[in-house]
Amino acid sequence: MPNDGLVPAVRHRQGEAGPGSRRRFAADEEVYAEGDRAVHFYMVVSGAVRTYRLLSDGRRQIDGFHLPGDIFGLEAGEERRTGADAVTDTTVTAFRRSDRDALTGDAGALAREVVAAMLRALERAQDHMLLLGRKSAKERVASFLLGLSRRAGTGGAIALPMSRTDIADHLGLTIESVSRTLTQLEREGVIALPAHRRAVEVRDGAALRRLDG
Amino acid sequence: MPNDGLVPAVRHRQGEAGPGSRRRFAADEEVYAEGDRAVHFYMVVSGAVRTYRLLSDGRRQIDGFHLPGDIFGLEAGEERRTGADAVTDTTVTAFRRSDRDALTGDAGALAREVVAAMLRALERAQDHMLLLGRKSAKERVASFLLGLSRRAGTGGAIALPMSRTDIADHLGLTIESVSRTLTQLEREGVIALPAHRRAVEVRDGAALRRLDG
DNA sequence: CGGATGGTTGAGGCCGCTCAATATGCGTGG
DNA sequence: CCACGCATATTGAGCGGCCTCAACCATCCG
Repeated sequence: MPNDGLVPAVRHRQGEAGPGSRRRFAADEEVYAEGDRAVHFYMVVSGAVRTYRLLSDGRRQIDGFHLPGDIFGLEAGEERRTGADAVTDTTVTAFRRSDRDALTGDAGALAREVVAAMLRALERAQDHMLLLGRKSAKERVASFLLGLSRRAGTGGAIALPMSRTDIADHLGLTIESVSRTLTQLEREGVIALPAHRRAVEVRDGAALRRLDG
Repeated sequence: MPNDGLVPAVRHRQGEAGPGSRRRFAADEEVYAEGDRAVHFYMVVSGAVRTYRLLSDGRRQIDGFHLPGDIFGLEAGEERRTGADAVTDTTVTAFRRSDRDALTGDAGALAREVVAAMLRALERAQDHMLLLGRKSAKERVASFLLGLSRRAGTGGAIALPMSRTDIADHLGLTIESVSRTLTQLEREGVIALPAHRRAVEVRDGAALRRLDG
């Protein structure tokens, strides 16, 4: 979800004794698990969160990565249908689910933010279904990098807080395919891979966009 | 989206000079196109609607099929990000987008219905991302048939209003793979395929559920 | 009956997966 | 500062599931 100016209102509110409370998570710590009762929903303050679903044999599909400003953890029912972990050390603001329920009826800003967040989550889900259903490995990785660079807004250098395994489980690939695709893009001069492997530098954004379809 | 008792309130309302107006579409007629201005959102009264996105080279990904009771066509922005066509002859109720905007602020039932519809759409999107990212062709077809039978609620015999091409573009497969998988399931005694090919009879629901992961 | 449309079946190829080995980065302790 | 160990990433070889391309079949209509 891009930090596109819709969320700061909420972020601001929570700095002034609003309804949200801060919580902190270490890397790989669980925020909530599939099956938990959904008491809160969250906004990322710093760090990154992954939400995912599992098949009984362990196959994992990461629905999305949530970066600062993003709202996650909204549920239709009482129970968590996804799990959520911190990717790196992460701070979030927790809102009570009942706040949402109470506020959808009033004219408050939070209600509008939440509705907007839902609609944007739906749009991202649609984009991701197109990616998973109809794009090649190279196109998937290119889309992923473009999306990250758009959301991070840090220009050429993109931080990759998540592991190759996380990326693979997001893009519907294996870690080997992710790795191979990245090195291929590097050989083609589209990106550069720093030694520490947890970042990507975009060298040819136009080429990436061309791959995105 | 299952017709799970949340929508009839809206459907009822529109029978009594509510905000909705009826519109009728022939099979394969366009309800709206990608890029259109999003003036309305819709609820299916009868028939079926597909919403989809296209890549520039023509590859299509169908986000979902919308059956009677389902709400579709909600957008975060001004523009349509998906196209929508009638699958068969279809009747819908159209609501003005401004109604939603006006109503999200009041305590009205429509606002709650719309929020509930968004959350359910999000859940279905999550299920579908898991399917597209991590399931085999056989698992995809099994999930699809189970989902349809659950939503149609007609027990053993499931109507398939959509073509093999539509199913393929929904499941991220080709028509050949869909066809082969259906015949394979038939050979295994899990389903039966009537001669007219636009329905499926479930013979072994447990086997289908086992395949669903 | 004949043509059109949609669905099924077959043969072969390719992309991404599996299994396995190697490399690299990083933290820890000598 | 280097040696070592561990976790993570990369690279390679071979395989297989789904795709591609093509022929065949069924159903529906005129």
